[in-house]
Amino acid sequence: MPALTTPFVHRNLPRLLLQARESVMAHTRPSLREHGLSDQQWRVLRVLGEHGTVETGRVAREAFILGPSLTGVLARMERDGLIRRASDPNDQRRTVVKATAKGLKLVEKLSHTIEAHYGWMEKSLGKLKLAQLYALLDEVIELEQP
Amino acid sequence: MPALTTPFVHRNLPRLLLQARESVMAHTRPSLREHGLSDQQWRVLRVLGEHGTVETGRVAREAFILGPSLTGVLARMERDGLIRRASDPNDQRRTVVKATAKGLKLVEKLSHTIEAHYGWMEKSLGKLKLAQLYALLDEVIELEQP
DNA sequence: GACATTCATTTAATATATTAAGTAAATGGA
DNA sequence: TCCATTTACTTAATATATTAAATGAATGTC
Repeated sequence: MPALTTPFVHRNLPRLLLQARESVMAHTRPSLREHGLSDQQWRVLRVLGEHGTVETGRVAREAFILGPSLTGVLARMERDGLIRRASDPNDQRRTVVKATAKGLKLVEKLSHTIEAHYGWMEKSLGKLKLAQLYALLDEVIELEQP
Repeated sequence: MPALTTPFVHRNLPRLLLQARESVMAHTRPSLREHGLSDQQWRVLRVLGEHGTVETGRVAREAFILGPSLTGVLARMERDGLIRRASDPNDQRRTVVKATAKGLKLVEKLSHTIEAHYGWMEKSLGKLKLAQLYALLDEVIELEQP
C-alpha cells in the first residue's frame, strides 16, 4: 500500500543557493574583472546608475553590503575615480555618493553585457522555469524570520 | 490580439539567490554562533562528520571553501580544539583532517537543530515547492559554464 | 637516477565580512 | 535650553575571500 507521506531527501539548501549563485555569476564575473571591478563595486555602481546621487545607507541596503564593508569599498572606488563622496547639506550625519563620468560609462557598458546574459539564461532555462524560480525565491525570502 | 512573447522582467538573480540564502541561514546561524562556530567552521565539521578523516582538498571542495581560506579556517579550528591535522603517510603532499571528540559532539548536537529546521521549512513552504526549488536550482547549477 | 613536470598545499598581499565600540549630528521631550 | 536618546557613519579587531606566487612532494621520462 502507498505511503501517505512521500519520503523526502533534504538537499542542503544554503549550499544549493550558493552554487546556483556561483553558476550564474560565473558568466558575468569575467566581464566585471576585465574592467577592474569587484562584485561589490559593480553592485554599488548599478545602484548609482539607477538612482543618481544616493546616501550611503541606501547604497548599503540596495547593494547588500554592510556599513563597515561599504566604507572600504567606497574608499577604493573613490581612489580609482569611479565615484565621488560628499556630505549631505540637509543632514551632516549622512554621506551621499554619486558615480563619476568614468563610473557611469562603466555602468552603461556593463549593463548591456548583463542584459545579454539574462537573455541567454532565459533561453537556456526557459522563461517559464525562470519565472517559477523567481517566485519560489520570493517565497523563501518572505519566510517568517526568527 | 495577444502578444506572442510575454513581457519578462528580470529580477537580478544573483541578488535573489543571496537573499534567499540569507533568509534560510537566518534560522540556523544563531545556533551555530551559540556554539562559537562560523558558517565555514560548521561546513567543515559537517564534512568531517559525514566522512571521518578527509584530505583537505576534499574538505575544500565539499565545504565550498577555497584552499587559501581553508588554511586559516583549519588553523583556527585546531586552535579551538575542534579538529586535528596530520600529514597523509601515503602522500606527504597531502594533509588529512579529522574532528576531535569535542568537534564530533558539536556535529551531533547541531545536526538535530538543522534537521528540525528542514522540517520547519518543509512545513512553511510545502514539500512540492521545496522539491521544485531543488530541481530548478539543479538546472541553474548545471547551466553551461563559460 | 637526474630532471622537468605535475600535484597539494601554504604564504603573501589585498579586499571584503562581521561584530562591537566609538563619534558626531539630529531629534524629542522636560 | 539642556540633555538623553536616536540615527548615520566610521574605526577597530578578527575572520574569510581572492589571486598570484612559492614550497615541497610525487610522477613520468630519458
